[in-house]
Amino acid sequence: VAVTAGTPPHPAAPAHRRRDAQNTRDRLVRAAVELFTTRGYHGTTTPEIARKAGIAEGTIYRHFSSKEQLLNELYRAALKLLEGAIQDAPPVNCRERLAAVARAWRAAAIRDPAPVRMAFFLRAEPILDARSRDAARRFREAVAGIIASGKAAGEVRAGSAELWADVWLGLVALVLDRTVSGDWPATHTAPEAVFDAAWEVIRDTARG
Amino acid sequence: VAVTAGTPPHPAAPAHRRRDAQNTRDRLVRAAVELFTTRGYHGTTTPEIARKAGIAEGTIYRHFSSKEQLLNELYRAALKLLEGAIQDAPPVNCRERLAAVARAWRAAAIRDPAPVRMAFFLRAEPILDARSRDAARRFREAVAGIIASGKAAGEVRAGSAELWADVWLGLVALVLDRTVSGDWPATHTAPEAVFDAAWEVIRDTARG
Amino acid sequence: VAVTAGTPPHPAAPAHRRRDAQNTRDRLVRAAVELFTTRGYHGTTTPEIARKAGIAEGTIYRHFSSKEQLLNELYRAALKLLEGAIQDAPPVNCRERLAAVARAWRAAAIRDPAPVRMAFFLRAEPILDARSRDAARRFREAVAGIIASGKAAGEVRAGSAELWADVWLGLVALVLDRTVSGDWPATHTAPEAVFDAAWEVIRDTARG
Amino acid sequence: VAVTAGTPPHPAAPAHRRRDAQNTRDRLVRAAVELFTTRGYHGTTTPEIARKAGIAEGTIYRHFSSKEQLLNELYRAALKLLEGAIQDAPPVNCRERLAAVARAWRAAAIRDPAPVRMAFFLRAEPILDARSRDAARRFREAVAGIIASGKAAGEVRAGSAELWADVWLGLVALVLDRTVSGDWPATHTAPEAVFDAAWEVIRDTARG
DNA sequence: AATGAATGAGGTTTCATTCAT
DNA sequence: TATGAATGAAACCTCATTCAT
Repeated sequence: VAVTAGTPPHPAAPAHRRRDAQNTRDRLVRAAVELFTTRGYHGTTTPEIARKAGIAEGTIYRHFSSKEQLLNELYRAALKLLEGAIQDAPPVNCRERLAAVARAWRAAAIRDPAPVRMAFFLRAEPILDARSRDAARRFREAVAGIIASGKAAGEVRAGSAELWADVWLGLVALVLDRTVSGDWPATHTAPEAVFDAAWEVIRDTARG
Repeated sequence: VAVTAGTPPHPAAPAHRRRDAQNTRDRLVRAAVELFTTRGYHGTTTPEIARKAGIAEGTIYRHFSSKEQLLNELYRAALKLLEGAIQDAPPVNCRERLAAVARAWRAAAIRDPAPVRMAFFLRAEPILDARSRDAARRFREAVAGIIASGKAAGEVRAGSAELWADVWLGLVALVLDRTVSGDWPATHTAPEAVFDAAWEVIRDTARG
Repeated sequence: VAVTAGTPPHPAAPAHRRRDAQNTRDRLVRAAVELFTTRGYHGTTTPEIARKAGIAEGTIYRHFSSKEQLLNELYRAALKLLEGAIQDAPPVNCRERLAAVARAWRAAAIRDPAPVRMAFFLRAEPILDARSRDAARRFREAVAGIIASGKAAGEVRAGSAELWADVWLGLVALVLDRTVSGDWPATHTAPEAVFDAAWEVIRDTARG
Repeated sequence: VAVTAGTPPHPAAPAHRRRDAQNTRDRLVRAAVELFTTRGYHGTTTPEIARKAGIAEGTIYRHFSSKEQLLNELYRAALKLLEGAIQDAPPVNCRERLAAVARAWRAAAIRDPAPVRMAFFLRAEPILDARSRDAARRFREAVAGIIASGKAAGEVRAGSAELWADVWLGLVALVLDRTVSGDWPATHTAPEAVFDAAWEVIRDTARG
């Protein structure tokens, strides 16, 4: 699934037109994600985005009202995509759910690195708007929620669920970083090792 | 120790002059680190640096030949400072050495967050020059070296020492992030918990 | 013919657009030539050019990639224009050809002083790029070529054709200087006197 | 003779001090002339002058009140030096006097190109102050004076003496240009040929 | 919907000049 | 006398954004 954030400008336009528009927007979005995640927000310029997308500079502003809004839309779309994996995880137990989420994210990173990059590796220069910061908070809460329920079930060690969520996310981010950078292709074994390790850190060792 | 990178422009200047120059340079360096680490390289402007440092904009260029060189000097100075903690760690065993390094870094982060921020939280937009990338590589190798020797001694689990170094660094970075942001003051207990967890992840569980 | 150097940025733009663009570019070019030739390259600033052209400063850089490229384009366009007069001169004999060239240049200087100023009175601070220096060399060679053929025909005195070309050019430049400065309007008689003198200097006195 | 313009700051200083000061000033003056004549006034920067002279930037302002005054002092000193040759020329007849002047200038250009460059090849960006423009006018009048007396004696052709002065100066400048650039060393024969030609142009051909 | 020329604010950097030492 | 750190104005240039087409 691509990170085609927001709504297309004219949903009611005839199909062949919409196709083109969608193309334009798609290329714009892809180019923007690529650049934002590799050079940062301030390191990315609108001329660059337009050139890489093969569109005119002015066209950016037919789809997004500003560079800032462009970034924020992309960011939220990315988070939403990754949150899907959290909701889709089978509600068996904490360990299985986290494992399923981690694997789903890695699979997504292999299919299309863009949203993973947006969600995980956008250095938070203070550009995210209120809605985006909310979305980010909810995202971390979703992970913390899984861990909290694991704690309630005695699976997770003592300590703040938020803390263990960040620990777990930190290690998963490491895997995703190697994945999107191409260092760890689909067949590599290290990801499972690190995912296991991530669980080891936060599980209740006193128990099983 | 402050992050006073590079050599002063005029090492042979009389003492009373050097004092002043050092003052100016110090204020410049402090302001730059603060801004670079909170807003990123491209998000920081030279007028801002000058204003925060209380100096004229042109003065920046008496001390550093460009904004880019300024960043790189600061970055390398920060790495060098943190590498000191690695060399100073008592060579007893892997676990103790890592613990000593982690604690030293956290102590440094409490005393003066600047170099820790530079070394850990500068999202590497492609600005680092060759020397800086070398320095970064050597830094990670120094950590990996400790872990490799631990592996040789049977303390560390199987797998690439570089990988476990990154895992360990990732978790330590999490602690340092909370530390420099002020969330975890000196008396907080979470750091030790996470440091322990970081060791748990990479130690050889089969052993003792 | 105006000194509209280089190619317009978007040759395929619709006519009504090109008209406007050409207008902007023309005003830019005219202002730049005027200033470069009166104050020199370094004595001319981009704000001044923009102000005189009645455009925004940034607009300069939509038409030329740098101030330096602007100067070089103008310089080469000016040379090309003046070279036209050399090619158009009737190939009767050396004397007539030189006279025709000199008169054509003076006529051009009266119609539009800009290119003449660019070609003759741009103090060559080392700004001219390789292409421009090539063009300048070819320009002098074209004049020297006429004189060399005159020498072959026994019309010109002994000595290097390049030398006599420079002598002749020096005297013609003097006329053009007075012409563009307005001292010698179209009806003035001095130019013909100096042109005659210029020929006297280089002709073979032993002969006719 | 060097172009040591103006008066030394402290003429009454003890000899060993004055020697040093003179040295400093000399090096400053030499560096400035070299740079002004090769890169133009605006193309020359005070840091460059200081570096080439091997002195500190601030030192420039102990000897000259501004970059502009520095240029003007050097310019007038150069003119004064060259005017010396005019006064020293033996008052026999126009032809001999001009020849003597031309040869003296060329000799000066070989000994020390600096003042010749200043006087002849400083593109008059509008930097010269009133005194310098006066000096330049007097300089040209001195040459025109020789020619006017030649006209009175029937040696020089009809037409404005000022015009023939400029013509003659133009051709002499050509020789000096080749001389200071090193193309025509002391033994070269072309200078005499061009000097002769310069006289041919302006002499009264009707006579003998 | 898309274009791209035009804009002007603001970016990094250099410069002529001052002044405490 | 000479220094050179410091200055702030201004240089060249880029950018995000607008708008006529």
